Amino acid sequence: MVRSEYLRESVLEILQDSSEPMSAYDVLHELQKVTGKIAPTTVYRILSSLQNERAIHRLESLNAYIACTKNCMHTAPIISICDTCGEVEESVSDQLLANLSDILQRKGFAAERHVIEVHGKCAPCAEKF
Amino acid sequence: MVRSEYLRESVLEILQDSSEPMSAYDVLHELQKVTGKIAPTTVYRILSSLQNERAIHRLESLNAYIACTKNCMHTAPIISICDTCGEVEESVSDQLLANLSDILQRKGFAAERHVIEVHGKCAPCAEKF
DNA sequence: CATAAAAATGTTATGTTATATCATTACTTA
DNA sequence: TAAGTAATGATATAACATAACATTTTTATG
Repeated sequence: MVRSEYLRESVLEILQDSSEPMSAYDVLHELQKVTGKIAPTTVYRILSSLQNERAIHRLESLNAYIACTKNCMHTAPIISICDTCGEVEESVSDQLLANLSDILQRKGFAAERHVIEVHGKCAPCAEKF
Repeated sequence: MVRSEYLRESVLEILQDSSEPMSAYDVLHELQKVTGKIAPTTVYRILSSLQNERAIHRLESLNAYIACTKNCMHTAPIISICDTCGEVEESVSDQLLANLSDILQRKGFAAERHVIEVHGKCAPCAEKF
């Protein structure tokens, strides 16, 4: 395997193994444990390419990344973020996405990338607090 | 008027007068033209309090701020962002917001804050490119 | 297999965004 | 007007991200 592939897979695995969203520097530090010195630039490049392939998602409202757990190849995820415990979950609704695109289409806007992140409380935290 | 009010109003006016989203530091530099030296901390505090009151919105996917042009007191805006010319527009759809909350409610997630930002091409740019 | 071209990565530096902490100042109210 | 509360300032630093260009690795080809 060429090095570039190896780095990409390592990054993906690091994110898949994490139970929480990770910042780019979190990923960098994990990656360095495996591969030695790596520059931030390299990690950002890998993250951005994984993101283009929809293998990972960037959480814009957290400056963090998660591995994709749904199949988001041809859709965009709805991300729910529990502000209490930090849990993040993906949901998919092509219906909602279509509605959203429609609303904007009526104004002539052509949607290309949807960012949908909802903060609140996950089920367990909603009960507790 | 007390100084805190004055600063808040100045920040709001700066954002209202801007035709484009502004970064916190853009706002800081504009504010300094009017008021002399101001620390970043102060600007961030003001931005965050204006945001709580829904007088402004933070665009999470741009790290930037806009003045609210709809009345978002009791709703959350759908933000469309033209990646070609940078134009940003707010739309409101309580229907879509309810759908979104519903989808998550079914999983027990209680939505509190919706971030909906759609990147793409505005009408004029869609024609041109 | 050698080598040229292309792609990826490294290096260095720096730019941008954001917050923590604690001292000081301004404001409120009794 | 003094005491208490809230806002702001100052300083430092943390966290996030990219630009520019040199070097290395990979790929394609004669």
